[in-house]
Amino acid sequence: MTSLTQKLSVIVGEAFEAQDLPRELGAVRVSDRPDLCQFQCNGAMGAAKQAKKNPREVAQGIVDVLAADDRFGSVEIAGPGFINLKVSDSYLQAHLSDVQDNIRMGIAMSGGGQTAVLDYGGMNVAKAMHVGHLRSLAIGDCLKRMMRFAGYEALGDIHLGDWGLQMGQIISEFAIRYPQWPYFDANFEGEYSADAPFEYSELEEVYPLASQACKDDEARLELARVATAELQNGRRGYVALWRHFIALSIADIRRNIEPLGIDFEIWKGESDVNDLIPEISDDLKSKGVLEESNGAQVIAVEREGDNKDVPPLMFFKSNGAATYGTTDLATIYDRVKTYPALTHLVYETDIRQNLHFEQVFRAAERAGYADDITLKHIGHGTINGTDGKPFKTREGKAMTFRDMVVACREKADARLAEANLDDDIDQDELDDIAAKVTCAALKFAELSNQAHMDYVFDLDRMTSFEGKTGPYVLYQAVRIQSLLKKAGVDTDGRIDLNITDADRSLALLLTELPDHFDMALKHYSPYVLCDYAYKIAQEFSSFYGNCHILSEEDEAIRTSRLALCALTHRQLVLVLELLGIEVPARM
RNA sequence: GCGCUCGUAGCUCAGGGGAUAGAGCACUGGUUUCCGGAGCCAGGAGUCGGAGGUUCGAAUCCUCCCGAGCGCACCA
Repeated sequence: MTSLTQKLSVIVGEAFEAQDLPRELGAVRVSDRPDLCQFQCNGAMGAAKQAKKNPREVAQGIVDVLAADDRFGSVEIAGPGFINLKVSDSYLQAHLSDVQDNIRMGIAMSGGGQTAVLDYGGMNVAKAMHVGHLRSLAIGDCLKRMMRFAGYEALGDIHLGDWGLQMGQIISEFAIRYPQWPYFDANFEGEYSADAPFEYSELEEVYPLASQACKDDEARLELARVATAELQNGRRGYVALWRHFIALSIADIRRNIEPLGIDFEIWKGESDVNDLIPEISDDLKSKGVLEESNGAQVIAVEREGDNKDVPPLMFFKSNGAATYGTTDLATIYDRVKTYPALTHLVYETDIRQNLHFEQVFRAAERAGYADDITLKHIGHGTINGTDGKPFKTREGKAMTFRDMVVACREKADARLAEANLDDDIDQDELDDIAAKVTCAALKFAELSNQAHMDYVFDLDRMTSFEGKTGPYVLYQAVRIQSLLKKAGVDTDGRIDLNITDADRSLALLLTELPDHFDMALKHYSPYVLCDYAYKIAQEFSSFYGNCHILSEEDEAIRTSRLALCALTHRQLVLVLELLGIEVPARM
């Protein structure tokens, strides 16, 4: 099945065709003027332009065809040539009955048989997660959920930042702190401990110190460079120590993301492609793609018609070392080999990496590594504070991810304490509710903004139960649950609907789901789903506030309204699920 | 210098060729013998950064300008 606007577009398109006009002009969309009509088609004006005719006359020809169709309640011409449409209640009811019956509620399986790898999160070993990671995690996770629902085999890859100079910086810092450790004894031949001799907290603390020290002191930087090279050459002690870094970092990342319902299928890192680099290098050379430039080995990626300078991709630096361009290109090579059905490779990172990914994608194309694969970079902007500048703690430092979650949880706890929840909610359930409200507040605030834009992070606003927030949408979903429970009727199956004036706009809104889903997927835009979820919540709340359902005396209308509530709930839960937000049983 | 993004109500943001530019917050007023009032209903509030242009029609497309942010090979 398809969405209602798609069905209407076919009907109106056929009417255009009957007038020897292109059927695409029959595209129908939800009306901009709900006071006048439910749906509109603007094709008559375009057709008139092409045919040099009077647009109202063209529209009249279409209207004459459609007027007799009992799927429409009214068909009118307005203004310069708008075709204004209302569907008949019987047609609307029949459509929604199909939606009730359909487990996917009309959403198409557009990704069947295709594999997508999504690269998001951007976390690094030994580096504390900060607020910016919320963006990439929430968006990437949502895109994965959408693609999965569309039928893709969608895999999230953390692509951990576990390689490069930072690793040498940390190793050398530990070497200074604990020279007695066997990791630094080149002659040590025993087994290294399976457990790290330090805590994650120390690791996290060491990184910024080491990084700063290397900036301040050339000799210190040289130590880090040497350590990096030795690690990458497989020095036993360094590798063992480095493995501790990774294990502790992954444990910390899991602690941070699990409460938010975020996970990865692939836990590889930059280091995992290290062994592939020689063969890729040979391959690039044999293809004549790799060239020497100022002592470095690069891949030229500028193109004819470029309106800007696109620098070459740095493959080997002049000292022979790999860069993140090297590992990103090698990772494409690896993923394409690993997943034969791969069709989409999606990256969600800070938007400032846009040029880098353009270089990598062009290099992949030149090397022939990603033929017939869609390479897509979704960049996100900065999270700002209420002052409009990049979000910082009161002390002026970057806020850590866990502090942000804790702060949000505290707000959520406070809000819940103000509310009059049921008396029989015990502490475990309260914790569960608070966790879900926190997650909803954070993710909805994040995802309701367009990714490429900067946005203002305002805890008070996003945790509010009023306005366009996660908690408001959850609250409406919970009210429906409560209502359905009280009604105690089975509303899951196909139930004949009786649309009335009081519930028609909610019914119409529920026909829009596939359109919004398709739009969100096509443009990799979770905010479209947030908008729709909010509209459903609002429209339901209005309906709920304006007519009493359980006391409705007309049995057919009561049943119909309960079924509509059930369908509203199904849609809301589905959309929230796609956003990565869970609804508590009550709140 | 070249390029990218943004500029819409007091604030945060939708709308990206079509009708009277929409939401939320804030503000004002109304609303509860009844399904959860964390609700609902109503109201005021906008030279769509500016100037030209294309078009029957521009917040939307084009050009230029102004303002803000960001990026331009050996950090990732």
